[in-house]
Amino acid sequence: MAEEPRTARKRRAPRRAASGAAIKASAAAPPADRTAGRKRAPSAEDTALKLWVVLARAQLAVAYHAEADVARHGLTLAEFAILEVLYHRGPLLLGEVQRKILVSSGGVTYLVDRLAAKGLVERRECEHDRRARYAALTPAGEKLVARIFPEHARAIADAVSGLSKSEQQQAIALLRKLGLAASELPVEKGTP
Amino acid sequence: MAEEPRTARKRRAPRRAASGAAIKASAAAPPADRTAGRKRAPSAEDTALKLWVVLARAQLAVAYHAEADVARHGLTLAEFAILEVLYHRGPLLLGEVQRKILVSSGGVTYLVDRLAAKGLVERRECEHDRRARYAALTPAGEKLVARIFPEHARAIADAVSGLSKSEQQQAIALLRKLGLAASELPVEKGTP
DNA sequence: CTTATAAATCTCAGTACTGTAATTCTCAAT
DNA sequence: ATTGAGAATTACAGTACTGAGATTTATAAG
Repeated sequence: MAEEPRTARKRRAPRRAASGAAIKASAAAPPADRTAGRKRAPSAEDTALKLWVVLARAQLAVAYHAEADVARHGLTLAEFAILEVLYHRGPLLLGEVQRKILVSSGGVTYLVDRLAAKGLVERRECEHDRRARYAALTPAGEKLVARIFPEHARAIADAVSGLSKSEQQQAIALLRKLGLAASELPVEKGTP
Repeated sequence: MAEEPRTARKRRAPRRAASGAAIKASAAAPPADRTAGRKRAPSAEDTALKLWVVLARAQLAVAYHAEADVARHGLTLAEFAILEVLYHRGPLLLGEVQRKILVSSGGVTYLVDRLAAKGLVERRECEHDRRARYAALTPAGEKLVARIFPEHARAIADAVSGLSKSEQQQAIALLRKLGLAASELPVEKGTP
């Protein structure tokens, strides 16, 4: 996954380290406070930036473990996400898959192509709408997910075990609220 | 950024929608509970998976706004992160930049090359170690960051405004703890 | 000095996607 | 029937990186 010798079997996850997927969060240290000696209350922007940074870093750190787990079976997280959603919900239209796992339209095509090449997923036609196609697990795909999903769940549980169960529940509530609000928000575009 | 008509000036951020960067989090619905009628307490794995999903989605939703903001100036988040860290900390060795923004070694080279081509950053040699090089902002780079950083901070503050300030502080504490613990954790490798 | 090991950066082929445009089909309204 | 808007998928070129290895220089040990 990232510049690690292949011989290593256990290694620390990168902290602020050299490997792992790219983070795109700044290490935003708000500019040093010139009113030396006295502590100022953090501004709304300071708090928000801090939140953004720790959010990105936490996601990255957990993603690193999740990726490492699915990589053991030659899968990317996006591929695994497709397998898993088909496993838990049954056959879905490609568009539905796209919305569930949040990739681009081209992305689903590409991913389903690759999973089909591996024999894990197949396309089926939709009777009522000939534009649309279903993605469905093959027996081999079903068998694979049944085998690796529990391991994966354990890997994730491990990755987030720095938080107690009740802390995890608090975090879930906060992050759900945050994510929903941010998704609802209009995006500013334009090139000033 | 994602399958949106370029004419749109304001649009909702994708919720579980068609666009946005890829999420690699499953939409993990834990398998339906067969012990119908009675609610079972969620297992540790259920809670952990839920946390992972909302974490990934929240990060994605906020990243979407952050990306849209820096894209207005023709920058990626990784490029902006470099500009910003150099702005707030002064010239840094490439390796230091790499560790701060968490990209691969090839990534820093690539990113600094591009920022140099845009005239925003320059390489300087290191006197004590001739293997190493500094990255430093040019006057143009400095000027750019000074101008766009406050806007960016406001964009982020907006993106996370679904949470009150005290909720943001709670989230920061939880996410910091989560991120640090996950980074500390050894990564399981091997192909079973 | 010499050799070895390791650090810092760069090179470059490869990858996992994104985003635009094209294709095929549906549905509603003429 | 025809037309036209729009939905679902696919094609494909482009992008922003990653990761393994090469190169150059430093540091330590003999």
